[in-house]
Amino acid sequence: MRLAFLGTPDFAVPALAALIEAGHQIACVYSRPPAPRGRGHTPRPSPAQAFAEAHGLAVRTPVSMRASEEIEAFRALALDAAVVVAFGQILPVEVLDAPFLGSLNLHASLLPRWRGAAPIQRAIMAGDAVTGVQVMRMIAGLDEGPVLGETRTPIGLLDTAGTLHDRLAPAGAALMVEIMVALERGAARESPQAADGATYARKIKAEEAKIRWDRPAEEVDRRIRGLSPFPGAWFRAPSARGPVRVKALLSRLENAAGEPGAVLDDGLLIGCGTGAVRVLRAQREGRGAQDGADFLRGFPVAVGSRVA
RNA sequence: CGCGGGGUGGAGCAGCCCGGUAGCUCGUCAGGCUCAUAACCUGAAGGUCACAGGUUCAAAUCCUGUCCCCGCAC
Repeated sequence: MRLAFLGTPDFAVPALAALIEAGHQIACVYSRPPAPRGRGHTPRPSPAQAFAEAHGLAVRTPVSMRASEEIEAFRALALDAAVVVAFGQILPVEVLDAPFLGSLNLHASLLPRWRGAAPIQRAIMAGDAVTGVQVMRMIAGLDEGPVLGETRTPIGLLDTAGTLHDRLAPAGAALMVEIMVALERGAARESPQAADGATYARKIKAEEAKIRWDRPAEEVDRRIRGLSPFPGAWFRAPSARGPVRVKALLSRLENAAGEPGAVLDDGLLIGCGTGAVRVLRAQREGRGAQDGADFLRGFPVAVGSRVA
């Protein structure tokens, strides 16, 4: 089919790649405009844009899809369908309805749970036992459209937003290709989302990344894994040169107890409000991520000391 | 030119401010101890101190430039 692909972050790339691989004609790739981000304030194109350009696809990066000339340009593409994957911009219905078969969205949760911006992270932070990817038809309401298909995956005790992302992105890509086949044949079935159980996955704020050791261990553990590797839940650890900011990238619940923030053994077991959490992978500022043993070799955290 | 940290034997770090021939934890190899072990003891191998210039009798350490990694902010 003749498609437009709208996507921005890494999550979108496998889907775009799969659609190309499946033989669809990508008339144009839309992505959010390159912004001065990263170190050095260098404007960098989004992963989706970079991938598209590397494959010689036409790319547009409008600041807003609401502009009338942008909508006209989109209509002029004469599309069979539009595929949206983590585009990062609300699309007006004029755009959604422009393609002959409408616009489909790949979303990383089991709707209506976790509508919105950060479904992968929120699912882990909430302690969900299962999540997945779904393809839905886009309508005016945010992530409220009928669902055409899904792939589920359990959330393990050692899953992080990163591992889950890496599982869901390819699963979603395959699902999207599958649905496109059905759509093309007129065999796609749509079922409305459940009326109950809607939750919203609001964007991750910087202050959420600060670990609060006075919270229950379950919550601390989920926060660590839900925010790993980005932005990374962090705490401060004492050192000879003063407190050092340390990101906890992976953790595990442990059957132990101690004062919140107290270091309970020589393996990064930290007491919480109730229970304790063992930090399995960490990264201090200026350094790379390391497993617990390697981290401790270069940065000893003494039993009985306290982190904050 | 947004702010800042870092590149030292296989891994993780110290040393750099106050130049003077490289240290620690771990791993590897050999031997020992032990019923046994990821434990313990002894010994060994392994490094052009990111790269290129400069200053100096002498540079991991001071100066200049380049490359790469990371944290914050965004």
